Amino acid sequence: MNIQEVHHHLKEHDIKPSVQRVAIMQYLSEHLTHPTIDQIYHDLVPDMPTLSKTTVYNTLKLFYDKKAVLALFIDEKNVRYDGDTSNHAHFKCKKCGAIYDVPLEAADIPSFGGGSDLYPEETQIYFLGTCKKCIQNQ
Amino acid sequence: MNIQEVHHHLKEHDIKPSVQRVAIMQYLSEHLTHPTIDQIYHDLVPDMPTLSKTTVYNTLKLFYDKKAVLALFIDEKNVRYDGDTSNHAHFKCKKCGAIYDVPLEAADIPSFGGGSDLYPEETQIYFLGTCKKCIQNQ
DNA sequence: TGTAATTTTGTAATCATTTCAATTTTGAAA
DNA sequence: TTTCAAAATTGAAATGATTACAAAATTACA
Repeated sequence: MNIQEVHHHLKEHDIKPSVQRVAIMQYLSEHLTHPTIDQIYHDLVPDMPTLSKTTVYNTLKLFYDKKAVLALFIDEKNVRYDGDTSNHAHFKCKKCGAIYDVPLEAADIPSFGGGSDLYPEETQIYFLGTCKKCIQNQ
Repeated sequence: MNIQEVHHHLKEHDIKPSVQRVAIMQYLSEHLTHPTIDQIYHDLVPDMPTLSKTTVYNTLKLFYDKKAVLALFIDEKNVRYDGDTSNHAHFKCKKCGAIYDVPLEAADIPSFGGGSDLYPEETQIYFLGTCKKCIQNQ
């Protein structure tokens, strides 16, 4: 996304486009690698020397609350963020930790069977296993 | 599960039934509340004063590796453990943090669409939203 | 019984995340 | 343009879950 597109995307989600927020959202739109907070911070700080890691935390929490990004809990150590909010699942290799996108047909998304006392907003689908590289390296 | 059943269950998963392992697995079979490490430790330590929290960590890692329990990453703060390894999904209330079981028909489990380079062993399905109590309390 | 392998334990270290108060920036009103 | 309050950012310190590690205890078996 270019800067105008990022501004528009943020405004659509009720987020005021500060310099930091625009930079972080643009980064996410260009790095669909499910980065951690730390990766985002370390990649952005050379061009934004005053950036604080707390701001990265604050900003991604805001984006997630406003549903402008996905937060993935697939890894027990770090939360991963995904700028692609379309319907898809994720695969984590338990050996090397790599996270892959997994396409999902709309029909594959399970319907919520939890009864009327729970109001879901969000569905997360994770597959865990081993990737080809790690199987070959054994 | 009684002690014999726990022994049998552990052996089925290639786990040697030490006193600590039996106690932890029995606890999990009786508390299907998705407890954290801390909850398990604090509930068991009064009757096992020498129990170490490290042992609880080691043991649950072993159980998970041997697929004798489920590990849930639905909460970004703590890993939750589930002694019920049958097919079901989970719901987390974003307001109060409560975690509920969600029944799933086998037909509802999405088929893996990730291609032949990834070998899934495990599928996790999370719904996130708000529970009735929290909606009423607003 | 002796001995090696396995398991458990407790302490210390690590590291992601949160808290919080101070500073800076923004935006609207005068 | 200046003023001022609200919002956002910052950095340091605290928190808290998890891991590393080496010593002690237990187990299994020759």
